[in-house]
Amino acid sequence: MGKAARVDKYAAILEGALRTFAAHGFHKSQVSKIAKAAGVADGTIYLYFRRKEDILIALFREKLGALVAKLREELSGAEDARAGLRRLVELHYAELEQDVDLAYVTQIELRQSSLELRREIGEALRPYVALIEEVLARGVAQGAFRADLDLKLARQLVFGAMDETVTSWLVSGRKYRLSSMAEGTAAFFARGLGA
Amino acid sequence: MGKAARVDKYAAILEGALRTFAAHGFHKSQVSKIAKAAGVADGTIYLYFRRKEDILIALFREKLGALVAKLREELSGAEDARAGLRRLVELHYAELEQDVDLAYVTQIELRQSSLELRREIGEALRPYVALIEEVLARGVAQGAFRADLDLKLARQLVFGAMDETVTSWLVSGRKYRLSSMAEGTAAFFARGLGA
Amino acid sequence: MGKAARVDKYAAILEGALRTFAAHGFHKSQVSKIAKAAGVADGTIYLYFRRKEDILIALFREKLGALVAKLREELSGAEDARAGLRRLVELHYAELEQDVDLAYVTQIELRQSSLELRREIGEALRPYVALIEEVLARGVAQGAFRADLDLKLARQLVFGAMDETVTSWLVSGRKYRLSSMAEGTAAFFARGLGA
Amino acid sequence: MGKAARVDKYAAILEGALRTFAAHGFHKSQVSKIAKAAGVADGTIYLYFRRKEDILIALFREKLGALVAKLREELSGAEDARAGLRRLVELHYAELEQDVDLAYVTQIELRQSSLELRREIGEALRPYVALIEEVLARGVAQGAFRADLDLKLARQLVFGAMDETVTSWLVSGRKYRLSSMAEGTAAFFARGLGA
DNA sequence: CATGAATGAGTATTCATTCAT
DNA sequence: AATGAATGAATACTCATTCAT
Repeated sequence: MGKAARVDKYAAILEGALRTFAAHGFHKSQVSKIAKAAGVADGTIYLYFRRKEDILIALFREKLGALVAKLREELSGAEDARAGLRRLVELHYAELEQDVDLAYVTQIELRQSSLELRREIGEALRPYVALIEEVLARGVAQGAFRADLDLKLARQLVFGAMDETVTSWLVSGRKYRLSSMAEGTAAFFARGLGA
Repeated sequence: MGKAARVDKYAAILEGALRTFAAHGFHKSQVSKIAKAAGVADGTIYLYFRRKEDILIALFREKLGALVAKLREELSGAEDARAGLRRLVELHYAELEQDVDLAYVTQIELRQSSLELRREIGEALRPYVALIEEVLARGVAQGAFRADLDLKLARQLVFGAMDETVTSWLVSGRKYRLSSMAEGTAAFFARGLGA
Repeated sequence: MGKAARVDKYAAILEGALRTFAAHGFHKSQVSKIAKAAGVADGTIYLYFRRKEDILIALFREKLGALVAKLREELSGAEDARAGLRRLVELHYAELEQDVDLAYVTQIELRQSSLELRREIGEALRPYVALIEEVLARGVAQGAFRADLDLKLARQLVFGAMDETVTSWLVSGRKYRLSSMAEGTAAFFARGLGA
Repeated sequence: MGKAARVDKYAAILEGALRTFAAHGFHKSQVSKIAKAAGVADGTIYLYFRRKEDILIALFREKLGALVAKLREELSGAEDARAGLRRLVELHYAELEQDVDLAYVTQIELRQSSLELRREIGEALRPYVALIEEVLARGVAQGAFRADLDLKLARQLVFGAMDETVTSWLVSGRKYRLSSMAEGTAAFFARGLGA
């Protein structure tokens, strides 16, 4: 099989898994169900992933990587850390709002995992958390954010606040626009961190 | 069996479950293991709880209720909403820091539940969230917090920020004092919400 | 459940397993098939046996124990070691001829097991091998068998010869009477070992 | 591919299989593991063998054929059946002692097979059993062995006795020299069969 | 009320074999 | 002839829940 075919099948499995996880949840997504959704045989999945859980991790890593890349690109030219943080909130909300399957997997399914798996998830999350910290650090350097900021604590507060907002939106049944929360969130952060 | 005995066994099961969940996690805490820890027969548990998951919920409801009661008492006389919010953060962190078993169950085990269960958890969490919202509303009325505050969003941001801070502390291996984060967190909130 | 019921279910499982193993072989005897034959639920089997393989071992141990007990009783009064050895051969053949299911399990299924299991089988076989050796030793003491006999080798030769005879009879499709081989076998042993 | 190459690959697979079986046992010797040991692709094996089990049989047939050929040569000139039988025992033990891999495959792995496979093994074993019977028949003709010998039974006793001795040696961890058992074994046979 | 023996549904993973290239 | 990616059948065991005692 050529390299293209390999990539195709890998992608097809991820895609099938995302749809299956979002529809039935991780625990009720039998491997054979995922395989059917991906259009491959059960055994084929194990040529690309070692365990069922690895699909979940790969999915998360893939999507988060794309988000981080997009954010880095958008924020690269940004002089203003305050504007950068606002943009980060906007994109975080926008991405999850426009890909509800991903949102479910990220906010609901991914949390239901074993402690062992959670460590790997934490690992995968690191680039995003690092990005947040960079923005905060730049803001401190620019004098936009308080000089005595505990960066580690601040990034936790920022990430936790956004995360809860997304989960609440999902659990509410998505009765309102998540992106409409961006302005209030960003304003809260700007004041909370501001010099 | 008299009422006292009923209460005793109910409490014994909750106590046994808390120890078992904290030691082995929810999924690895078989009903028979909980029963042994509580000193009752397996079947007895089903005289007090309909499903295994209900023990988890009852546990959460019980502990959270106590926290809310304590907070209400402490905050009842508080004129100053800003000081009240600070006290809320302090107590939230202090309670979980001094009861690590509870912290594990709350932050790790409780999340590993099905969507259905999560709705019940949300339900149980409501009194606490309502309390936060009350404090915020009082702050707005006092002119301490911004008048144009979106109370619903604000309570999510506040709860999410604290929640993530607690989880990070746990996952880090509790290498630092959680309560030492209270001041920074409260300051962040005060500025973020301040008029 | 009373003690009698416990014993009944244990025995029922062994009985069901013997029939199932003999009919389909160990590997094709799914646990659920055994359970059905025994008239119990699948899970019940695991209240009495730790692993499927343990049923096989228990079965072998049980039957062999009975054979050894019977032999010991018969041979207890026997003054003559030569006659004792003949009786041992007769009973060995007679028992397996009259319980073909047991013969299949013993000669065919039991051999298909993992190395680990084979060790346990060897362990279970020890009382029988010890019995053979006792008879041989008595014969030497009586002067009926050669004084320079290597007892360990001799018991292997005796057991191996009988074992192969039984297996050949089974593989042949039981076209002749196994017990009709006893005289020739015993005569071979008597001469081979004789002083 | 030329005939020589065909033979080479066939031999390479047998060789790889022997090493793999001896190292991991038949059941843990995946086809892909054998293929790697033989230096061919998985699929290639199925150009030379119909089923995995056929490799085991071919291996046995090959090795046993060589033993039979060697024995026939050695015994061709032997006038004396008694000496011939002794030589047969010596070679049986010597061959398996000097090729432990073969011994494991023959005595342990080969037994772990299905009834169907065991029939094919019996088939493959036939030339060896026939050779034993020839030696016994010659002995009867020479007057060295009893005239009323049941040849079929006798060959089973002889083969079974040797077989068990080899297996016991293996299971014991090869703590002694197998060939040192040859004399005792041959003496036992000579007396047991003797006129 | 309490017990604990009995129940039986539910599934990830391996690996011999095939077949398109 | 050779390859190796793809296939898909096959199954022991756990454990939440029930119910006869």
